[in-house]
Amino acid sequence: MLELSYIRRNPEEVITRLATKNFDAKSIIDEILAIDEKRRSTQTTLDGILAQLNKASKEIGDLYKLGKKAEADELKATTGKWKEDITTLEAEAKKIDAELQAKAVLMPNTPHASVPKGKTPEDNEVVHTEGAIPELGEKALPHWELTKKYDIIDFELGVKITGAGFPVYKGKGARLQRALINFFLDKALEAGYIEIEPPILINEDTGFGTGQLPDKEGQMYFVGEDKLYLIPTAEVPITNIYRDMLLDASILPIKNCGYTPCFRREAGSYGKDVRGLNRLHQFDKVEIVQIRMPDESYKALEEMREYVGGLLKSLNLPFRILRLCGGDMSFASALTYDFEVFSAAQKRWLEVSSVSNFETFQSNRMKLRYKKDKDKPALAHTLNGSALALPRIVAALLENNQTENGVKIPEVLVPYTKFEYIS
RNA sequence: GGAGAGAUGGCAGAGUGGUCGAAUGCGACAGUCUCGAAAACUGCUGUACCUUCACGGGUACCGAGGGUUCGAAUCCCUCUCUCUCCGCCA
Repeated sequence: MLELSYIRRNPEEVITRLATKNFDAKSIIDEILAIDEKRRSTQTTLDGILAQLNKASKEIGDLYKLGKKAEADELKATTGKWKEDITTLEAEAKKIDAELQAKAVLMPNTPHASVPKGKTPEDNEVVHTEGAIPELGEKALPHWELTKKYDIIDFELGVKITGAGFPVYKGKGARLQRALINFFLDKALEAGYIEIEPPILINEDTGFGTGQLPDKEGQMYFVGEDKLYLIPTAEVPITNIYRDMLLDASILPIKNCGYTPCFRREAGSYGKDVRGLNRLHQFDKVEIVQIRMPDESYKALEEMREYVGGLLKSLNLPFRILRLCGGDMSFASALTYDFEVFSAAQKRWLEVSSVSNFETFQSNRMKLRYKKDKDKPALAHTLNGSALALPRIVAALLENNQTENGVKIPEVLVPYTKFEYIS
């Protein structure tokens, strides 16, 4: 949620910047400013009447104490009309606040100046490419064939147990999952992230804090009986740890990492995109989250970008980094880098990480603030990134490293898998 | 699932319907003392919104939402959450 004070001071700037996200903000800003005007005048009037009432109440108390009952009763009789006004004005103020909130929540975050204009993924800007694309022979298999050949991931069995998009990992497949999770967590620890194991079910307030609710409700699994949602990413519970907090600046930056399963309904996405590991309803991911002072959040974003790139390099996967265009960015993000690895048998780029700076968009919803010395409390900046999401990494590892002797495990992972080949 | 207790400022913990934004202690901050520190002493110490060029002034907030009252942390109702005991259980 954008800060109202920012919209009020720079309406033109907000309109210009949101145009990059193909969002026409003109009319909604006019509405917001008009409601805000009304809100302030209502409150000024209301506060004035309340002040009068408070003053009279105090006098009545004093008069009773002095035994001047008649005078007190007389004064008491005059308060009736104020109370009526108070009731109406309070109801009005409440309605106005709700209207304002309802409008404010509809506005996406303003993109950073470096975000390219554009509507579709084709308009994303490739900012970095690294690693050689392997030459596979004629007989190269896509990962869904390899998983079957070596019996390491069973998609049909998942259908039996749960449904499509919930694979069962078996034997070396399961061990590879565990190895990757541990490898990613160890790397994050080395980079100074504190590990968190959060709940994977969240309540409504938490979903609102990071921006999943109310508009992306349909993307999350919902446990109706307890009104809880399954997390789509660890970002949600980890960032919300700091909801409604006033942090002392001395404890910033906060750097957290965490492994969780992630659950996504992926309503409405069918077709060849969903083959094999490309798109699942449940998958494993290690996430990194940072809480930063505003003046260093972009430095932190670059640091996270470096970090994620380093992970992919160590796994020897060819990858590219995209700066997402306005049209492809998420609602809440100000700047997002996507990481894509090349999956050599499918001959496709697969998104394995998304690293974003949300500036104050999430912290404003969450009331996540910091206080530096004697300064007034201010909203902190939140950032997060996948480091990394497993399934597509596994897809690329299987396809790119397939040999006649089986799939070769990257060197850095062998201490974790304790085997060198899947065969 | 059953029974009971509770929710107050950064933390701990008082609070009679009016002088309670709230005692007291701890912590934090500033000062005195000291070469410096500790101790001691003194002072100060919430957030949000409105208003003012500013100094300042006003309003709200004692889990949340309603109600009674001229006036509610205090009385009434509803809800949420936490804790303890019992049952069940990885």
